[in-house]
Amino acid sequence: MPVFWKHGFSDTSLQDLERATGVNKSGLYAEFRDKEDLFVECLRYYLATQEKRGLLTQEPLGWRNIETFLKNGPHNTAQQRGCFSVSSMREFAILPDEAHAIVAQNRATIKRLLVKNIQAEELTMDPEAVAEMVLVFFSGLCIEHNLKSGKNSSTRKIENLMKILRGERGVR
Amino acid sequence: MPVFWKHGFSDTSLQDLERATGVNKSGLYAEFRDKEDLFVECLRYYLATQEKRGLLTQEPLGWRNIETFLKNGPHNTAQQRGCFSVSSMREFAILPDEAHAIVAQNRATIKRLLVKNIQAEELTMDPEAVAEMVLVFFSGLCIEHNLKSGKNSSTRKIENLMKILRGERGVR
DNA sequence: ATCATATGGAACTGATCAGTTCATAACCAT
DNA sequence: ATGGTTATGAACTGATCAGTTCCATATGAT
Repeated sequence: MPVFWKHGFSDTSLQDLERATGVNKSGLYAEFRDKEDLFVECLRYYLATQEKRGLLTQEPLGWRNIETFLKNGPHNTAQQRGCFSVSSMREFAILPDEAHAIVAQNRATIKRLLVKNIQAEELTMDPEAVAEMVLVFFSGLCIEHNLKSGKNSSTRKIENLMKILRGERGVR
Repeated sequence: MPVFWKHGFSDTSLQDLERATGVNKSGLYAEFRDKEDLFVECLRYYLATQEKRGLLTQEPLGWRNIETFLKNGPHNTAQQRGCFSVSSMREFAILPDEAHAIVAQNRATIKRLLVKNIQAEELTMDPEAVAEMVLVFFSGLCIEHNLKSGKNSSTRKIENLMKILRGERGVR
């Protein structure tokens, strides 16, 4: 998964995957139909492990969960930057439909969780609308993790967004 | 450029580029050092043409320009989805440093233009902070253009963001 | 200890990759 | 027309690609 994550589908060779897994081609092809299948299963695994982190289900629901989601959702190691799912979106043109379906379904789940957390706060805005915006913001943060802009930059942006969402006007 | 845009660097072959340009390999290599160089020049060309659209320099400066930037910046044809520059960010790990520098510089320019437009409005918030948020939002919109979520979805998100930015509370 | 069954590595397939070479063909000013 | 330049086409590198085959080596049960 980290190899696909960093290099993308096309730039990852079976040789790379052998090295990364320590499993020979024979073993890989015994377990997975082909390279596409292997990628899709990585995507599934990634989303399953992310879901287990439960960033958006901590009680009490509310802004705090959303801030944690934005701050700790995207990864920032040398091998894994941003979100594997968001990165995969850039490759949809060359990925099987299955990948598209998996990502779309996961995004729907996240949006539902976001809505719940927003509803927990008392808000005049439509929770659906806010959830959609937060998700766009999350996608943007993830893809921008590929820049060398440092972590401070990212947290500053998140905190400014949260100030607005929390209704505190006057960011400066 | 459209081929690189849609398929990414690694999944684009010289044969694809011959077909798309109508120029033979000999001609391509006479003009460009290698595939990386060709990609970088595509990126340069893309950003130059985008700059010429002047989405953020129409007078009078203000929210209207920013809304237009968010709505018309990302492309939405079969071959070209989102923004070539944002899509390229996902591939930084396998792209030459030059690509990174070009994108970083262009983003700095856009941020500067965003700040100018925000300053034109009277705002209690820090224009820099708002500009950064708008840019993250733009990146998110671009990468999400790879989803099949339709144009309505995108414009709705933009309009909700603009409502918040314009200070109209109560989106619903 | 023996045999059947998994699991492993290594060699091989044909296709495609980026990049080079070179001979031919088009072109253009004189 | 002619000579010099430039662009083009096609063949050719050596490497790498995804995927397959096959044999040797473990492994496990009896």
